[in-house]
Amino acid sequence: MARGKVQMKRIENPVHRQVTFCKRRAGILKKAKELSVLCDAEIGVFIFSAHGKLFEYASKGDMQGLIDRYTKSTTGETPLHQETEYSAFQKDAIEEINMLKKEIESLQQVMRFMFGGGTGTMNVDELHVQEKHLEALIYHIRSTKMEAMFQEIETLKNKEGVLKAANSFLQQKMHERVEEMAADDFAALAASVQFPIF
Amino acid sequence: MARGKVQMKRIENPVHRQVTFCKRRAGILKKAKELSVLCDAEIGVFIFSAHGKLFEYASKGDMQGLIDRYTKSTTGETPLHQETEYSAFQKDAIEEINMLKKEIESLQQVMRFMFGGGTGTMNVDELHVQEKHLEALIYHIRSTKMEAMFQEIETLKNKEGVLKAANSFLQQKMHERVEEMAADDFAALAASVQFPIF
DNA sequence: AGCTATTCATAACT
DNA sequence: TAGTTATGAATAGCT
Repeated sequence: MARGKVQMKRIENPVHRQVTFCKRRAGILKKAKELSVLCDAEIGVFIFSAHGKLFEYASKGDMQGLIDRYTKSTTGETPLHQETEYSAFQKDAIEEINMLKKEIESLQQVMRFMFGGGTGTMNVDELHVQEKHLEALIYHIRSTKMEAMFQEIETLKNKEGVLKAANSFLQQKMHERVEEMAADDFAALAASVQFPIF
Repeated sequence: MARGKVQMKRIENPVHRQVTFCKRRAGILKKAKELSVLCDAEIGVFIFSAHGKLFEYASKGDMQGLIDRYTKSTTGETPLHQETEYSAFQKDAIEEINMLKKEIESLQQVMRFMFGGGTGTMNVDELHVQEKHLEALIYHIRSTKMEAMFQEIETLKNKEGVLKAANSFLQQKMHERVEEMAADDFAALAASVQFPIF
């Protein structure tokens, strides 16, 4: 959310991952509390870190009571929910499956084009579809490239700033040193003079 | 959070409360998912609205498993629900997702081989190469399309020629027939005339 | 841990 | 109920 969009995938750097975990964990627990207060709802949250440590929030400080209510609510008497609406997990699953299918389809299109006898067996309409598909791909690639270039430019700007600062520091030092040396030389010159020069 | 700081107390207006509940609930569930993905953590969230409706998120679609883990980690006892059981839908979904992911991976391998670079974590140079590849592909596709269109035009011209020939043949025939019929009619007319009409 | 520059979430409004 | 916008919050990348 800040200083760069984050990719929705596991953070590979363990240090970054740990820091992000701490920050976001605090954020979620805070928001859980706010929801329960503002909206008069009951909410239970429990989080296991990758290393197995538990963090939790329960709106009335009674996680077990919430779990009991949850269990009753799911096992007891709400088969209607199953019919009318998907659970969060199911929604995610359906969404993910559709996304993956689309991805496969687009990959396969390119594959077919590359391997399927090239363009020999395609008619004008099919070729036109392929062309549009590739145009979309190129558009995607270009925007990704622009993004990457922008990031690279930002990095370079930062480096430039650091170098400029270092540079002016060195120049200052050098200037001081030169003056110092000039003063020394003048003293030496004065000492070497045996008579008034004016 | 927006257009005015919010007081951390129950929202009295029921409509505002309901709207805020919906929005913040969605926000928390989204953030829970992000935490689990980004930080490789497991998280379970369940929310009961003031009216008792349940909303939930479980990082692996398995709330019962998380509850068991929670119970175990807080009491050290063996929970009631020992066996974690996925629903048929969840089994299918997980299986399908894994299959699709494998398929994508294999397709991407081929793509990487063909293009000499993945699509995920490319830097500017790699993206540039990809872009050039695709531009070449599009160029090829376009020329093939032009060729195909040219061929199609030729075919259509031929068809046109054939049809024109057929047409003029038919016109000729029709003309002859008309003349023939006219002659017949004239003969019939002549035969039907019992006396000189002039 | 603490500090910003950014992105994100969302309260009020339409 | 859903969509828009101005603004407050959360937080990624640094130090």
